[in-house]
This record gives sequence, structure tokens and C-alpha cells, in this order.
Amino acid sequence: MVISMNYSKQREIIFDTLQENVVHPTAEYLYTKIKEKDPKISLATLYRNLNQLAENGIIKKIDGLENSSHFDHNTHEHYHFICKKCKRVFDIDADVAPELIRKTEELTDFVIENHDIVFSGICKDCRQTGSN
Amino acid sequence: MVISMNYSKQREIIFDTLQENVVHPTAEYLYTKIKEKDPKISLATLYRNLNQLAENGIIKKIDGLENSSHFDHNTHEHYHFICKKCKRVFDIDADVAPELIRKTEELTDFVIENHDIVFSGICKDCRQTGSN
DNA sequence: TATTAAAATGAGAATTATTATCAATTATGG
DNA sequence: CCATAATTGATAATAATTCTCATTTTAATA
Repeated sequence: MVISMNYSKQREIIFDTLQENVVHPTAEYLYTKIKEKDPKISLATLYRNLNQLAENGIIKKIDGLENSSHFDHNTHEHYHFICKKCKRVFDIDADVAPELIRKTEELTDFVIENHDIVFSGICKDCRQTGSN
Repeated sequence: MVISMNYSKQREIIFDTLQENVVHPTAEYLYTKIKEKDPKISLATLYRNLNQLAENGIIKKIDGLENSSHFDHNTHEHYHFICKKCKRVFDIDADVAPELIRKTEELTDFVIENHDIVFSGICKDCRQTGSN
């Protein structure tokens, strides 16, 4: 359900800060960045807004990566790769599995509304830096 | 890394109980079941063993479903569907995306070691029971 | 079989991530 | 400007999971 939202300075900062981060930050990381702009902002405000923005489809919440949720300014259909070594999260184009939903619905009796793919392994940088 | 394991009665009970559950239980749910067999077992022992078994590939840990981890006795390659209404977790055959790894590695510079797909939507039962 | 080192346990404290509470502040539409 | 709903900050509360540590159990071997 879409939630009506009034303007707030804090939400604007939160959204902007997420845009600036190509990585897929956790709430914790975002909090450190956001406090540089608004030192008085509350952690509760951050969580409240991230959830709200995600529920309205303005940002994306990524679960299944380590312990905590990550947030993504990119709402286009795409998947994620997490490097086991450096823990960075990378985007993977959705066209790696074009027929996925159709095939899955065909094979099951489910109505699929969402899906997420999380790959993990070693990224190029870490592979080259050796010592694995 | 594979961890050396000595036998323990508790681990046996934990493993057996997971086998008996076709669903994909959380630690919390397993704990209630396991206490029926060994009322003195500690929650820490349960978590310790679930993690150990998962690290050794004997069971599978599923993240990205709601707040807590689920555990799966089925270690064959397969995916999961969670019903948004009844919250049950279902298995999806891996053949919905046969070329996924190869294509993804081809498109990226990553070495992919693992991947998970989580679908969500409405299951057959809930769709028929209406009222969505 | 007695010895011993490594592994495992139970109980509960501690930690981490996140949500809830609530009084005070701010935004919005008339 | 006023009324109402939305939002905030501070902090308490919760939920899931991990850590600590003294005690017990396992497994290998002398």
C-alpha cells in the first residue's frame, strides 16, 4: 500500500545520500554519511524513511546479504553479487534470466510478484589481488 | 572451511528434526520441536549446530525470507518461493534457470560460487481461499 | 582401560539490527 | 492563521543471534 508522504528535510537528505552512493549501503553506513549533513538526525528517522521509501518503490531494500538490510537507489530490475572477500555489492543485469518469471509460474501454481537473485563469490579485484 | 566435528547426541537430534520438516523452519520453530525430544537442550547449542552443519554443506541456511534465517535439509540446487499471505516456503526446481551461472559469469568478471533465488507472491492455496 | 586434548554443551549475558513509544515539532490544505 | 495529519528525536523495547565460560563428552592413543 502506498503511504501518503509529507515533505521533510530529513527524508530529502536520506534520499539524496542514498543516490550518491553507488554501493548498496546498510542503514548503519548511511547513518554516518547522513550525520555529516545533519548531525542531529535520529537513527529512528533514518530507518523510518528507508522503509517508507522502499514501500513506495522509490528505493529498494535488499535482504539476504549478511546480517543487515542494504538499500539500493536503483529500482530497475536487476540482481546482486556480493564479494565474499571485500563484501562489496555489485549490480547484475536482469537479462541473465529473461524468462525466469514466466517459466517459474508455468512450472508452479504460484502468482509471482517479486523475485531476487543474490550471487556470491569473488570479484575481479579480489581475484587479482590474490591470496584469496 | 570444513570444521571437524565430533559426534554429539544433540547434533543428531537437531539434524533428524530438520529432516522431518518438509517446511523450511526457523531456528525458533525447530527449537520447540527439538525440546520435545530433549527438553534440556540449549538454544545456543541449536544455533551453533545449525551454523556448523550449514558451513559443512550438510544443511542449507536460507536468508532473505522475512527477518530470521530458515534452514533447509534439502541441499540439492533449488530455489524458494515464499507466500506473502501464509508465509510458507516452497521449493522451486533449479531448472527454471539452467544457464544462469554460465551467463552471469560470461557477462561479468566474477567467479560465482553460490547463488540464491527467492520468489515471493501468492501460493495456490491462498489464491483460492480468496480475500487476498 | 586410563589419559588427555579437542570438541561440545548449557545457561545466561551480550550484541546487533531494527522497531515501537510518545511528546514536541512541522507540513499542508482550506 | 488553524486544524489535522505527518514527522521528528530521544530513548526504551524487541528479536534474532552470538559470545563467554565453566563443565562435560568424545575420540584417539598410550
